[in-house]
Amino acid sequence: METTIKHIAQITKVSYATVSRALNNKKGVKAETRTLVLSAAKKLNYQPNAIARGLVKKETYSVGLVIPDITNPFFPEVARGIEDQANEAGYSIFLCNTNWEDSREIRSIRVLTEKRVDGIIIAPTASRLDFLEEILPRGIPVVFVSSAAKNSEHSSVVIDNILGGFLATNHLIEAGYRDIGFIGAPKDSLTLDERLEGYKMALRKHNLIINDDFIQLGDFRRETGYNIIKRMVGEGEYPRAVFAENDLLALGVIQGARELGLLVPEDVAVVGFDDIPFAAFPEIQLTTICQPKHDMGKIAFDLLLERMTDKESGIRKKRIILEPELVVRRSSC
Amino acid sequence: METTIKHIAQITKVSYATVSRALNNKKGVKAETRTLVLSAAKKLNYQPNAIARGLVKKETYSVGLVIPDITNPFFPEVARGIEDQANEAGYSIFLCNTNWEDSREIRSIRVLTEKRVDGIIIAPTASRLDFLEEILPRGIPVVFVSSAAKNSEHSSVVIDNILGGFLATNHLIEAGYRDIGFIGAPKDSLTLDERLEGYKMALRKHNLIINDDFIQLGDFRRETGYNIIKRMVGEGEYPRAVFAENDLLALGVIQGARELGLLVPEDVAVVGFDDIPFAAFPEIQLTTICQPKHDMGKIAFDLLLERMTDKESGIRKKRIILEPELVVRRSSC
DNA sequence: GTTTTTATTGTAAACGTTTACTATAATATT
DNA sequence: AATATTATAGTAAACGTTTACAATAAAAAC
Repeated sequence: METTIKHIAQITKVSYATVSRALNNKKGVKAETRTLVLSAAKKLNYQPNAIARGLVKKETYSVGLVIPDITNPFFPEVARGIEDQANEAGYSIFLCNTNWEDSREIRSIRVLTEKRVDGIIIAPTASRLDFLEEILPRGIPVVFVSSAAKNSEHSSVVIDNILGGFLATNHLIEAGYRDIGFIGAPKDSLTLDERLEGYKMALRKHNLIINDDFIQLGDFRRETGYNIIKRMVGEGEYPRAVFAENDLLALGVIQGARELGLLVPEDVAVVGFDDIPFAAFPEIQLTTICQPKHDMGKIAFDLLLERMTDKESGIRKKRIILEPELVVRRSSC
Repeated sequence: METTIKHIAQITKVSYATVSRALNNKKGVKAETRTLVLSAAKKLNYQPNAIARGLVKKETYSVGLVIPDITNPFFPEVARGIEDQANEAGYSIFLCNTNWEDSREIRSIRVLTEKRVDGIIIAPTASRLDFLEEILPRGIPVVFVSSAAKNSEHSSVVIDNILGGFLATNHLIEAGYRDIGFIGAPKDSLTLDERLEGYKMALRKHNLIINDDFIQLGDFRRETGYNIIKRMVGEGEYPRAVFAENDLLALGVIQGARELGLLVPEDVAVVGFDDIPFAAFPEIQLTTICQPKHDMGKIAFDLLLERMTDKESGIRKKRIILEPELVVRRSSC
């Protein structure tokens, strides 16, 4: 049977209040008895019960991380940043994949609150951000990462998606391309809106027309980029350059184009978004907009920690907007 | 303030035992009062406190997942398999990265047991597997994934690493290569031993000598493969084909070789291990040994669940050994 | 119309901690 | 030497559930 504080009290012949104090290095316990208790604890291989402690202290030192899909190479980097920082501060993280499903996102959040996590970090599934805000239990600290409603009452770390979209598109234009397509993920996505906005800004700045036929939406998977470019080329009219909303899509576009005998970047140039590790590979060399993923994770946890520890004192919510960075590689010049 | 079972009892004027029974759909509560309780619960937006429940029921419906690094593309797939299955069974998972550090591995395990997880899945940091067995708290179900001591008292899902090593090497030999190198990760790693064993088996089978200079160890990072091949080539004598212990290393080897002006596979052929998603990319086309990563995760959780639910009944530990599969792509022919 | 059975509810203890409060012993102050 | 102060230890309540057991009410059996 599991050894508890009471067992220690029994064999050391002190009250279990004293045992608790000794184990937690509280003041007001004689050095002598403390060592007595400590050695008994070690002998009995005592492991404090965090559940019991959590019940009385009302804090669990656990936080939830809700992301669409850890299999998408953007997220492991962010998750790692979060976990590293959490680990340092003594927190554990619950990982929840939503698989881009609203229902699973909602369920994850419910489970996390039932488990009384001290806070939640969410990389929201694209759609229904407003709805998400509604479902979120009040009182528990929440931080959004990667995408967040502007008017949210919660802290967030995001990248300047408009600027990112602009940088990508502007780069293509300055490299001499005129017919530039946009391939992105589902409607109602906030990042979509913003990156698309940046794309349009760049076109407008250079007095290029916006061709809606060249704006194609789907999801974030590589296959989707692959299918879309193939369809466009098949239909005869296709853009000479593509800005894809993430690197996976971009890689799909490249693959599709190549299979059709098109050269990248000569026949069609491609720019992605995220700068996942593989984008830098010599065989890939994808031009892309870099997001500081690990930092994003770190910052997200720091914001959460701020909220968690200073719950009462009126720490204002913060919105950290990170700078995107254009990384030019071979897929665009 | 948080609504509890007592508040519901108060406004419905039944005892809180009855409330508990009603909420948990236990038999022996009148339909009438049940709906009364349920509607009160909804009105008060009641969320059961899993911590309190965990304390009395002695189960938390949480499990720990301890892996070296979620950033290594092998692990997200496994993690996803685990989480999908866990999710289905109503469990949440704590994600712990050890960063290949023993100390962090040990700490993770301690924290998890303090949090009274119902079970732990470990993809062990390479070294000191025996030591790990020792540190593991007795009584709590554990499952090893991807690598496990043969004589472990715990269940495990692994791949037949010897066979994998054999398949890879044998393939290179049959493709006509004779000087075949092995690049692997740290000593004391069980997977290393086994894959190396398979490599040697294949060489012996074809009466090729084993050249210890062509067996180089480091870690699992791409840079390492890159550096090792560069050093070998720089020193003049290098293998015409390389079996790398994982895909990341293999990709590093390819990159290093190419930078030195060598053609892959003409001048040096490369085979990896894992079949991470990017290995299949048209630009990469890495020949490799495929591990069924998602399935591995699923099975790992199933084994754990078996252990967790049938704790008393003498469910024997199981060792599931999955079949590796050679996937031939362009890096080797 | 009793007695037996069954359905429903309530009481209280338990899970393993922390902590406010009280009690005692030891030491310092005068 | 009496009093005030401080250091140390103990008692008991609390955290929010579940559940064994007891109690009551209703229904069934006779």
